[in-house]
Amino acid sequence: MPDPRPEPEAADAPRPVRRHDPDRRNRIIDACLDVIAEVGVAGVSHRKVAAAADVPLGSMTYHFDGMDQLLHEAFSRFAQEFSDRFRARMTAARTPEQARLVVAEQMLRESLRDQRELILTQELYTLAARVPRYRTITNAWMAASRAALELHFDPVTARLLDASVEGLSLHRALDTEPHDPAVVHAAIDRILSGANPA
Amino acid sequence: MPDPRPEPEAADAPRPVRRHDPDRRNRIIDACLDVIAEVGVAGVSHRKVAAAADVPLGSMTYHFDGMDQLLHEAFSRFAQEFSDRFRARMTAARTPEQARLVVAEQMLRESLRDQRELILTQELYTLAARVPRYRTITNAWMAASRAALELHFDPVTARLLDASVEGLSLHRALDTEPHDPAVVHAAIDRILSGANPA
Amino acid sequence: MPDPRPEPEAADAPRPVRRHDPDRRNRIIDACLDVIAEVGVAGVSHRKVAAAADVPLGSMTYHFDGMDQLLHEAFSRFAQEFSDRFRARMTAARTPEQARLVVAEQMLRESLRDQRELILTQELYTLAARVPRYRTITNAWMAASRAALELHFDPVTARLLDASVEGLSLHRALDTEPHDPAVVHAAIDRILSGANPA
Amino acid sequence: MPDPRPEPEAADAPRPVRRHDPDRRNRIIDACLDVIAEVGVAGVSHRKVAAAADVPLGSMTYHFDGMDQLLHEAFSRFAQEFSDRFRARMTAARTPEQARLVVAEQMLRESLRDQRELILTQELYTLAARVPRYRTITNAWMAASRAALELHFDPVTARLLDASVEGLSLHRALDTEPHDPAVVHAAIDRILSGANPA
DNA sequence: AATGAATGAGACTTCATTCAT
DNA sequence: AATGAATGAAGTCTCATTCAT
Repeated sequence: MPDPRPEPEAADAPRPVRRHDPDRRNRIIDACLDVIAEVGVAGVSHRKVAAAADVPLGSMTYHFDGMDQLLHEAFSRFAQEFSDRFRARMTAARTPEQARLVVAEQMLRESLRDQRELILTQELYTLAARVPRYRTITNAWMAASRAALELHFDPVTARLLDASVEGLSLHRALDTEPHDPAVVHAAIDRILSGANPA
Repeated sequence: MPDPRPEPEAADAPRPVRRHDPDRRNRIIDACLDVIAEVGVAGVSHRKVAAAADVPLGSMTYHFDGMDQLLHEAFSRFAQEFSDRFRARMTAARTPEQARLVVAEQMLRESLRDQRELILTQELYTLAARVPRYRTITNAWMAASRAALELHFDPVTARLLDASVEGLSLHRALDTEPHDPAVVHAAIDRILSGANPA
Repeated sequence: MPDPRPEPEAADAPRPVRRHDPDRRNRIIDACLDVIAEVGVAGVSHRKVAAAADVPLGSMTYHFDGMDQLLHEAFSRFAQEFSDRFRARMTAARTPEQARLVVAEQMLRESLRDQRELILTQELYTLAARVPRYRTITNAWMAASRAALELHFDPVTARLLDASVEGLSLHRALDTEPHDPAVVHAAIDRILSGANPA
Repeated sequence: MPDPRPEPEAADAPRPVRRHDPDRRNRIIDACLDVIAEVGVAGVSHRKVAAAADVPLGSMTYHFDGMDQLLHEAFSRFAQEFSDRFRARMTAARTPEQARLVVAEQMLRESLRDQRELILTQELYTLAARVPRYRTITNAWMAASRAALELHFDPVTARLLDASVEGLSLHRALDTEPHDPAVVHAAIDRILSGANPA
């Protein structure tokens, strides 16, 4: 029920700072990913994202129709950027041996940045497993990954490598004990052992 | 607008007082998993779980110190039951060929029950990726899976199969297009091609 | 999206006063009518009613599923109480002359209490004109009024008197100039001139 | 969840800049009445009126000092137009019998247009019952109605007919059961029975 | 031992209004 | 003259938790 339209009273507001900030929408999306990485999709709220992006709370529903739209855009951006970077690395690989190294690095995911991305990836997957709407994102992402791998490998091998990257890096992350990097190389060896020349 | 709250003059409900109900705690845990499968960890609340378990709201904080304890117990139970079932199936396999079939079925995850379990698995992984406390669950689960696989395969092969089950079944679930089951068999073939006899 | 379940921190809350107040629901309804009389249905809010009833804001949605339910109950009570009082007065009238006087008083509505009731009546009518759900209230109210009038007058006369009470008292209230009470008596005279003996 | 906000890369809408639009103010007033008829004064907002009038939100506070001014102008126009039409019909009536018919039609208010007008009338009355400022509108309206009736009837009769039109048409509208049109004619008969020749 | 009642915090959203253009 | 962008206030509602019973 709306405002009862109070009589205009003497306004002595403390000079509201009104910034012109054309990049604000982008900042909100980035802040949303930061907040998800920290507290998970389960912990995201308009308030937290607004604070992280340093924008007023009212900006949130001004720029986005709701948390769901924001989440969808944020994960779309995340998947797109991840895909682009992976494709760049695969494109930069000039020999089969270099391509192999890139794949192994994906499986190992050692850096802090990798940890953040692993969390965000899992959050996206969880959403996609439950909500079909998010599967357009995961579908595009997987297709892009395979396309990048097909620069160097045949389609079936690409698919197997992609799935193994997923499984191995995930299992490393979910374990409390360290994993031997040799396992990663064994995985690649065996998958490539049956490959057709690309 | 709905009308769930009874009019004051109609407050003579039959009061099914169920004072001694030793299975109540278990029912809450099971209901919690149902609610997670439906609305995700992000959507769980004491109220929803209490309603799903047909238990008074006050029971929730009486039996559990908080949502976090409940989630941990629920996912522990889920992982344990899943592990037990997988071990039973691997134990029942009498030949390498039968073991292979069990692994392929895990990768395919076709049934509705599998869908539910896939969602719950993802929710747990997502929690574990962010919160170390949940990694004791995933660690134990993965160890149990590998132990079951080691009934038929050498340790490295077991680890690779386990990771491939993860990656392939997940990628199938997150795609909007159907996957060719032949890929699953190619994966197993290649991983086993380098295996030592168990 | 729910609470991310913060760790329990040291609570130094200032002793929340938790009153046992079994009549609270009724007080809210009465306060709601007061607020409507003051700022109209257009100006009602949970906050204002809670403040008027001196209850916490959270009580509002605890006791009522929403503003709409509260409005409906409030107007139901208002109509019921008004009806009861009118019937009592008509019952107390022992002669046709006394009944006539009661009707004239209804048309004149001079007191401050009458002003309040006139406002509430209009607010209810406005809601009922737009929302069918509220017409069960107005329907019952009009039926009760006519039944009370039929203690002394034939049905058609009762209906005409009822409508004239409505029209005359409303026009008096909406005018900026005073109305001559003689008009009220002329109205009754003419309507009764065609009446059958009750 | 809907998706009304355009993606950032799709922001090349055709921009129908309508800089000079002298009828815009009128359109806003008409749209305001439409919105009131639909959601009530309680539900009116600048946004809804702007959308209904197809004008930019910023136009609202540019053309009107606030919602209160807009409401006042809208109801003034509504009352004026209603009055004019009633006067025209009474003027067109050439015989007492024709005047009688016009009055009966007012009491019956059968058309959909009548329903809309009944709602708007009630909304105005409700405002006027609470806020003196709106009583200038109702006062002028009632005076005009009576003047039109006095083309055919003496002043007291005019006043009684006017009030009965109000009461009977309102009671018809607020009832859930149909009313017998004979009651309307009985009302007119009895009121006219005591009339002086005009 | 168990629970219904109650509450304050915080969730999302809509709103009137302002300001730079 | 006119308006798109932006924001703080306030709206409704859900929630975990506490307390008296």
